[in-house]
Amino acid sequence: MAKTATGTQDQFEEERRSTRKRRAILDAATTVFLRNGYLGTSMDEIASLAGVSKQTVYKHFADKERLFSEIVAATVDEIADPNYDELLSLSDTGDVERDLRAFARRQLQAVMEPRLLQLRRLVIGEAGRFPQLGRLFYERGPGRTIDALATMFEQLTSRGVLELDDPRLAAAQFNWLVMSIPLNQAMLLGEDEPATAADLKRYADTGVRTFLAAYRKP
Amino acid sequence: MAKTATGTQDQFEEERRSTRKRRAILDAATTVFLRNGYLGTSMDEIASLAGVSKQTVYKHFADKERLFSEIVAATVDEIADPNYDELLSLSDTGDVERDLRAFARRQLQAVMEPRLLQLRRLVIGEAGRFPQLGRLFYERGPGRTIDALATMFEQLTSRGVLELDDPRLAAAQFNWLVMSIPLNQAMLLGEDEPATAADLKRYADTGVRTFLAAYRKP
Amino acid sequence: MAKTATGTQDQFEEERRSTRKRRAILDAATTVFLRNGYLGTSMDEIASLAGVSKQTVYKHFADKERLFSEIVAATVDEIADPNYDELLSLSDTGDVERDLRAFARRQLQAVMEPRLLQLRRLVIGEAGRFPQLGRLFYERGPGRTIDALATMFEQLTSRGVLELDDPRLAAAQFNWLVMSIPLNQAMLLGEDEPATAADLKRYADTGVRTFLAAYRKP
Amino acid sequence: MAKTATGTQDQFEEERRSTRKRRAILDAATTVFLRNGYLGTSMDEIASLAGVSKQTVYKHFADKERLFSEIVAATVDEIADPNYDELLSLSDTGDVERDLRAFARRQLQAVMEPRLLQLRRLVIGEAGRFPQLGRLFYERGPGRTIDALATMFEQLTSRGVLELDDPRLAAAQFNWLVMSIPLNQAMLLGEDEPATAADLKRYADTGVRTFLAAYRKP
DNA sequence: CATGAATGAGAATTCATTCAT
DNA sequence: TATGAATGAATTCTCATTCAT
Repeated sequence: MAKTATGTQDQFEEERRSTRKRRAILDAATTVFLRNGYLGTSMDEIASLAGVSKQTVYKHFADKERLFSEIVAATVDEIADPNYDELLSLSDTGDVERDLRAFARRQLQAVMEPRLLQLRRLVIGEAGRFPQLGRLFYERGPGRTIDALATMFEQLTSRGVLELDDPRLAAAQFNWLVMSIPLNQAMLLGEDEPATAADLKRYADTGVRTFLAAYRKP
Repeated sequence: MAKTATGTQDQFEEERRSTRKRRAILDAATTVFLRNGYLGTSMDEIASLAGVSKQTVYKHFADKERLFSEIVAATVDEIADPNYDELLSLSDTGDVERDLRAFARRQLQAVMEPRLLQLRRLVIGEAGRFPQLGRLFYERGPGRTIDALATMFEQLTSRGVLELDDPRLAAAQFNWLVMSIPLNQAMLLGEDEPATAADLKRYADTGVRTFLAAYRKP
Repeated sequence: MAKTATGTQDQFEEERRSTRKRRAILDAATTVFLRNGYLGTSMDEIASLAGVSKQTVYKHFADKERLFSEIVAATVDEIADPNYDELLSLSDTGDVERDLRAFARRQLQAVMEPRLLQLRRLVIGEAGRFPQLGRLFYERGPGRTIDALATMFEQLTSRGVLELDDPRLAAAQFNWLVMSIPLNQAMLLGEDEPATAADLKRYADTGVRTFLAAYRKP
Repeated sequence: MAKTATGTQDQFEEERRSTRKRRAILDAATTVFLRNGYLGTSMDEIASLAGVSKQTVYKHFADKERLFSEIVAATVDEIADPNYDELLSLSDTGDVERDLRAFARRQLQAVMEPRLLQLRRLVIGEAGRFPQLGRLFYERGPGRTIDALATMFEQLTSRGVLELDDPRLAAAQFNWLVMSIPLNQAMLLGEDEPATAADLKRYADTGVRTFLAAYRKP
């Protein structure tokens, strides 16, 4: 009986160890892939950073492509998930400008996370090799944000706060009005002189201002 | 005399041949790098597509990095140059909306050229390895467009057509209002279902409309 | 318990195997480098002679330079070590000539070992590329011998056997009086007609004779 | 007639140009081979340093081995020739020590010429690949010097100045007594801290002193 | 099950030598 | 005749993946 119990415990032990190793591999892979890209990363590098043997990596992930896809998907989810909830919780103080500002600032800050910027570069750079990852990124990222905004704008329109006839288009315009300037700079100019938090606030606020100047019901 | 002439001609011949080969290598490299990325491209591939020996490639370009940098710089220039002149030639019919639309449509179409989209992906994807190329792309691309727009908007403001206090900011907003939607889709969703010419027109026009709704002097 | 023991044994097994492979690589590298020089030797050659894959070579030695340095250093040590002890054990029979002869013969024979001759050629030939190896060879080889001789001569002088005022200089002269003739012939004329053991004895003996003719206290 | 004359002149012109190019190639090859060794030198390097095309190199020298052999032979001769005459002109002032000193100093200085040191390293390092070059170097270098010394010592013996029964052996001992210390240091320790002219004089003088202490007729 | 080794190929780069113009 | 290009192989080093222990 004791023996069986021990056996079971060992199994648990092992399962947990296996899970831990899987985690370590994923973390290592994420770090290295984000830094060096798909082709620039070797399985050796991942294994050694994860502190496991290469064989163990292959035990958990069939091949490099699969591992890459998984870490990208996981990183996309990891970053997108919490934000989505915040998104829905758009405050409603009666002051649209204030509410949209709060939203825009939060959103822009999230999008400008260094890790997410790196992921975006990676996904764009590998779009040829992994088209489905681009789609995934778009859907969980800009797509989702724009969807949520569209819903919000529809409500604000029916409440007579905004005046617009294509909520999805307006949502997309809002999104990029807020994000495009710093985002494109980050994509192309790198993060050597990154936008400061104050900069981001300014970009968010002026984006909101222009949006409302065009779409607020007079 | 005839002999001398022949000698000279031979020299010319050879010079032209050398130049032709160089051209062939650059073309091949551009094709392959754009398609497969920096690491995904082999010098063998380039040489064979150019129809020259690897040796000849190395005689013209010291190494892969140099060749890559050159083709990116050349492609950036090649695409940016003609557009810049058109940019300045913003027609002035007295109808701002019409003028800006024409400009926006032209610009958006240029930016959405498949070749340029590929180049943008490449530059973003290799930003880690070749930061100077990102900077180059930004300066010759979005940076230049925004500069030109800023100048134009300043003039329109002093002529009482627009009302804005930060021409550069307005220029950037205009630029991304027009481009962001299809550009981001292209970056992430690929070109399997590319935006049609009609789509682009719509994006350009609605971008202009929103911009003017916010910035046109009442 | 049995399991653990097996595990431990496996580990030992593997450790020993790894060590064995390392040894095989070093041996193969020594053979090939000594025969063909640094540039004349390919890593493929070493791997195949060692009976391991190239990968394994690179797992043990970061690159060709490192491998080369290691085998040279190891070979220098391997040859120098035992001799040095013998050196100090200069017999003292009261008959200086006899003692020095024994020493000279032993030393000359060691220096004229084919393997050491090859190493000397290699080190001299690569002195431009690997200056530190030349220094190493000198210090462990001639330098050490001369140091030991200097000490001995100092003692012999204070015992009134020799008469000299610069022991290091005398030591160097002794060393090269004994070695230079066959050594330089070996360096330049190769080993097609190598000096016989009898030749070496003669060179050692006449070297000693000349040395004593100059330095023995009358 | 004029035409023929011109033709002849052209031929002369061309012959001279060809000779000049040959010279340029030899010089370039000598420089590069001495610096980088046989395998470390490429035909491209030689051609470009000589300012001619590779084809021209091959027109003058069948292949790399031949070119190498020629430059080594030429350099050996170039250095050995003048010295040999000086050698024979051993002054005879009646003071053997003085005469031998003058000789030793001159000889040692010649041998320690950086160019000759490099050549010696090269020849030793390539002894495996080019045994005949080692032999050549020995014969034109140490061999010739020792021969000359042997003749001199024979005469000095018959004149009752020296007392020795094997002139060749004594000559070899003299030669290496004078040269070995700085020469071996140069071979193995390089020329970063080269022996000064004063050092060389000292080595020459003490070599002569020891030699005479052993061989001068009392 | 996990470690080191092996495989087999492919990368960039260089070379000696020959062709074609 | 002399130049640039081509050839064809070799070099160092790396990689993704698979065995064997």
